[in-house]
Amino acid sequence: MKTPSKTLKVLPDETPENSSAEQLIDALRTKGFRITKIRQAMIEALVNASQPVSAPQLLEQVSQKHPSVNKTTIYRELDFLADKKILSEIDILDGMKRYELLHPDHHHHHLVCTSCKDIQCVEVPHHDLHALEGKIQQTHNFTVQSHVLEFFGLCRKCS
Amino acid sequence: MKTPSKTLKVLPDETPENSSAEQLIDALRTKGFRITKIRQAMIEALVNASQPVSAPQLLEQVSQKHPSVNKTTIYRELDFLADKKILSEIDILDGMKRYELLHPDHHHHHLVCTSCKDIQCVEVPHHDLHALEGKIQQTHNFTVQSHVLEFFGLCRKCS
DNA sequence: GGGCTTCTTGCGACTCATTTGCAAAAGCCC
DNA sequence: GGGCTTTTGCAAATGAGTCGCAAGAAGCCC
Repeated sequence: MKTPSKTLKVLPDETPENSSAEQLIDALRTKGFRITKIRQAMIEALVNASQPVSAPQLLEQVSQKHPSVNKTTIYRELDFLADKKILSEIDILDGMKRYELLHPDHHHHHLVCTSCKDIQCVEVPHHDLHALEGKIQQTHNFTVQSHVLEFFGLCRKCS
Repeated sequence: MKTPSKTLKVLPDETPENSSAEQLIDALRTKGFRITKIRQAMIEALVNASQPVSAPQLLEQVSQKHPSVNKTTIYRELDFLADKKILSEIDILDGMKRYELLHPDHHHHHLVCTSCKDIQCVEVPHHDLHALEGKIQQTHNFTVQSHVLEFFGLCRKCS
């Protein structure tokens, strides 16, 4: 059941996660994309994920509510969501891509524990990298479009 | 041409590549590892490579001299050489690892052309990253052991 | 509610990098 | 040359990611 959006809103407290999933879903709906059960479940799973997730992980998670989901669907949906700038891909060098929600105003990097595979986020002062990219552009005649910067090491528990 | 380092050296001119391969091979032999034809061919191929190479590429190249090499051997040898710190792995996000000689005193990064897949090397001022790693160490309780920093974009020809 | 159009999904088969177990072959040392 | 150990080839398996196609659902109009 949904309350009208503009007029008074008497909803009980929502977790930030749920509202975020709903916001994303509404935005997609507004743009004319269909909201299917799988799409919804995937967005929720991604919103609730505490770490970047891989396609196989997502498949397993979505399978719990929708036992017949196919991995092809998961991959296609991940592509779709990445294309719509809802997800970003990250690579922790273990042979498969992972995905996390993309926060448009906040580009960050990761600390990957080589022992327990835990992934934390780090903010890296952006102007540093920007300056570097500018220099590269000039000295190497190379138009930088994006970069990958990840740190590997031991987290608190494993060190 | 190289001047004799200590005692007189009457070898004919060598390409830097060959001497580098020989040095690596000698070092391995000294440490007690066997020098097989495949190992030798792989080291030579890697020394002569102008860009980081993938296992399939290496397989093809080594196959020219040793038609019966098996891909398993290539993978095992790459692991061996990486373990011995002769090679470093790099990942340009195209689904397979690539390898290049590791120069112990010179850590560099790459400019990967997303159009033609050409890979250039860039030196990134090391103190910048070092300072950053130190900060991360403190603020995140994370022991940084290594990092990956690669730039993606368009090379001169493709831009 | 029904029907229509188009977007999504499931299925099955496939590609391709990488891995594994095992037995045969090749290095190296004496 | 003999023997011990490391490497290698082979064959089969694993696992992520992809493709084509036909069936199934969303959204929409009536």
